[in-house]
Amino acid sequence: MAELEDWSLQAIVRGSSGDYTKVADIDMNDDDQNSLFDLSANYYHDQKFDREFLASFPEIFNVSTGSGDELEELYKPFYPVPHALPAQAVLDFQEKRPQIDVAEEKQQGHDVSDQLSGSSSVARVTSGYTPKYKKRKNQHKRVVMQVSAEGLSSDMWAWRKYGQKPIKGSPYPRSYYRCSSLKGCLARKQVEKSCTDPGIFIITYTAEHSHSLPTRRNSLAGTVRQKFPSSKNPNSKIVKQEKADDRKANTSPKAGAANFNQANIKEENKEENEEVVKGESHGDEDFMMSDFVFNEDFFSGLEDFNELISEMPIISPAQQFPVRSCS
DNA sequence: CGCTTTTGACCGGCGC
DNA sequence: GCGCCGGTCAAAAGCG
Repeated sequence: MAELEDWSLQAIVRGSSGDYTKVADIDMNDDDQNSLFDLSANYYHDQKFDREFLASFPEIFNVSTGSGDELEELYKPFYPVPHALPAQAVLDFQEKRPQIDVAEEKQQGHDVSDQLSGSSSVARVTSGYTPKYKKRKNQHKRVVMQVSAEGLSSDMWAWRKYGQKPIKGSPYPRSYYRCSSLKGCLARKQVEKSCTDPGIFIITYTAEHSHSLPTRRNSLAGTVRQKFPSSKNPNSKIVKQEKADDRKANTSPKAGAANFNQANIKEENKEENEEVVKGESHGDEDFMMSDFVFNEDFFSGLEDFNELISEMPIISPAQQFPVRSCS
C-alpha cells in the first residue's frame, strides 16, 4: 500500500474520454479501512467526490469554479490518488474527507502513519510459516475497473502472468498476473474480457504493491508472442487433444487460421497479453518525490483532463460501461 | 541465460 | 461429505 497506483492516475486523466471506468472498490478486509486506498473508495461510494472537494487541492486538481452539478458525474469515477500526493496533501486529504467509518488499523506492519510517510515502501517481508495457498477470501481489498483496449496500456506496473482459467458464465478466459517487480509483492491483477462487450476489459487488482513503481516495465520479450492455447475451455477432454494438436500445428504460420474460433481466441488473448507488457519505459522520466512519483503523464494528463471536461458533454462512464452481469 | 507465458494439477472456500 | 469453481503452483517451453 501507500504506493502510487498509476492506473488510478490514468483513470483520473483519461476516464472522462471513456477509456476507463473504475467500477468499484471492493473492500475485502474490514481491518484495512484506514488505508488511504480505501479513503478514495469511500469517497466514490459516498458520492462526495465533488468539484468542491477536488478544488480544495489546487496543487493537484485544477478545478474550475464554474457551476453545474453534472460535472460531478464526470469526477465520480476519477479518484484522487493519495499515494501520488505529497505527504502534506495526503494529510489534508484525510483531514477534509467526509465522515467515513474507519475501523481500527489492525494490520500488522503497516499503519496509516506508515503510509503517509511513505516509509512502508520497503517490502514487507513476511517471516515464518507461509501456507502454500494463501487464504483466498476476505484477505485483500479488490479494485475492479473496466477499460477499453486502448486503456489497457496504461498500467505501468510490471506483471507476470501465472495462470489462466475459463470462467463459468463467460466465454472469455480470465488471466492472472502477479507483480514481477519484487519477489514477495502480493499485488495481483486479473484481466478478462467483458462478456457483454468484448471491447471492454475487466481488470481486477488485488492486494497492494509492497514497493514503489518499477523503474521500467516489462520488457517486450517475446513472451507475448507465444502462441495462445487453442480453446475457450481448456479443461474439456476434446479440447485437451486439440491443444496438443494445436501446439504442434502452431509451428506452422497457417495453422492458427484453420479454425476460426481458435484463431479468434488467439487474437483476443494476444491483445490481452500485449496490454500488460506493451508501452514505453516511463521510469527515466519520472519525477520522484520521496516515495511519490509524478511523471510526465501525470502532469500532461491533468492538463488534458481539465481541458477536456470543459468541453465534454455530460456522460457518465459508469453508464457507458455497466457492470457485467453474465449468467 | 534470464526472463516470460502456457497449462495441467492441485488446493481450498463454498453451496448444497 | 461431496462436487464445483476460482485461484495458485510449478514444470516445460518460448523468446531475445
